Amino acid sequence: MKTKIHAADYYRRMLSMQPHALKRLDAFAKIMACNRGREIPNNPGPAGHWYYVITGAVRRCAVRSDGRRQIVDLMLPRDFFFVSDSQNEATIEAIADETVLASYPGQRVELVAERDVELARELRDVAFQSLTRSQAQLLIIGRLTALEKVGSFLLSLDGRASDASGQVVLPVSRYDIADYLAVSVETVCRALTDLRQRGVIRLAGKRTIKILNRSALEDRMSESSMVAGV
Amino acid sequence: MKTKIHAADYYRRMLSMQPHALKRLDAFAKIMACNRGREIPNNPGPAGHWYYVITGAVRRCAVRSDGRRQIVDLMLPRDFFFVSDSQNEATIEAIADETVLASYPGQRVELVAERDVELARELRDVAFQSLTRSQAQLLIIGRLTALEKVGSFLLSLDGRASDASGQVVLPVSRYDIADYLAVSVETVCRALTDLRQRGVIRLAGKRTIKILNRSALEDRMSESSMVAGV
DNA sequence: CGAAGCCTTGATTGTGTTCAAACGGGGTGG
DNA sequence: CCACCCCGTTTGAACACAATCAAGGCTTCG
Repeated sequence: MKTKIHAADYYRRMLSMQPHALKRLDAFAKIMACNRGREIPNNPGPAGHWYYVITGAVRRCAVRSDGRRQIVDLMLPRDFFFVSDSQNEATIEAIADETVLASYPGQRVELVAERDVELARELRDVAFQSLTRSQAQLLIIGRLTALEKVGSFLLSLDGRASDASGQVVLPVSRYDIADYLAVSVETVCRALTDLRQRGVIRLAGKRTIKILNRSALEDRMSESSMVAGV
Repeated sequence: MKTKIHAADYYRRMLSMQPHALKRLDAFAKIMACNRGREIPNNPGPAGHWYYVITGAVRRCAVRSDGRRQIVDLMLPRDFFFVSDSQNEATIEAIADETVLASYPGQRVELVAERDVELARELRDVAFQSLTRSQAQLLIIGRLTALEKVGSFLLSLDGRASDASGQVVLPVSRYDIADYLAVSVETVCRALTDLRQRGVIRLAGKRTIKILNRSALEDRMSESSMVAGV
């Protein structure tokens, strides 16, 4: 939290990374810096609210009265998402320190979209891509083994959250991974240990992972079909 | 398949049941009658394709190379859905005989939406409602027990697929229910048997179910908290 | 230094899968 | 007409995977 003004200006420059017509919204973007655990309000008025992730990570979490919970979406840098009060059973929360968002009031977005055909289409595309991702997640959660779930999670982060040296930096805790994949924390740990012992991945610190054998992750992993290197 | 012409005219009249601005699309609706198992093509061109379910049931199914599959969406009468080639790993298929759809080419839908602000907003709403449903399903599949899954499925059908006497008519086979809830067929059967023996539901035929104790379905069902009434 | 989170590993338990078998209805062909 | 088969459904028995319970290590922060 050094200099709030400077930080906002710095991140505002990163808005231009947005695709195509969506950058036309930047004129009225508001920059939000969030600490870990900071909740994003989900009663944003009738027209909802749009967000764009600049750095950090955000989760959308569905919670039941008995405490069981499920992360239904995980937003990383360069992701757009929409919040409306029709999903009021979900909570939205920053889960990494230094999370920075751009925020766009739904009312104004709709106004611009009425005049801008291309923007309207891209907003629709964002919605359908979110839907496609969510449906892919249904297959993962419903039909994969715990080991495969963790494997597919690592693969999905590769490219979305990997550093220059090709290492995946987990933006979230084991607990969040567990809640995202619908398994227990212990199972996530055991899966990572298993993959490490098989030589499929290497752990450089608890949150940094190097994928050594990509095809082993992509194929079905139930078999002991791979040779443990080292 | 009696008189194809008459049937099309009959169903065309049901289009006016659509909500609000969406009915403005009816001018170029094409009526499709599908047998069970009939596949809806999912390579509909760049602008995708919109459908509206008039009668019957349609599933969107994600399949893996090893045969595991997951129904990621279940469309019933009065549901809108959108097909684009970005979801080409999914197959879309009628799963009830006498399934009738209205079909709208995406290209023309977009053209109308460019001029009609209200329609554009409703199309976006359809997308977001689909997303919300899909995310609710993630919680169900990931965190509920088999018994709770079947219970929530029956509740979701109550109102969407119930007849005049308040009985739920299952539009799909046990296999489809299993694929939708990410459990095995046997588990679906056992859950239904369990609910029947507890007096929560009554089966009038294999596909017709009367909910006797609604609150027992809504509450958590792990407990034996209910009295079995005959 | 203690407390609180997060991560890891082991032992035990339990829920749901898998395998197996049998029933019923609807269609087809002998 | 009956035999037959296919499909959907149901139930039982054995097994397996992941959850739960328990405990210990590690880091960070007050």
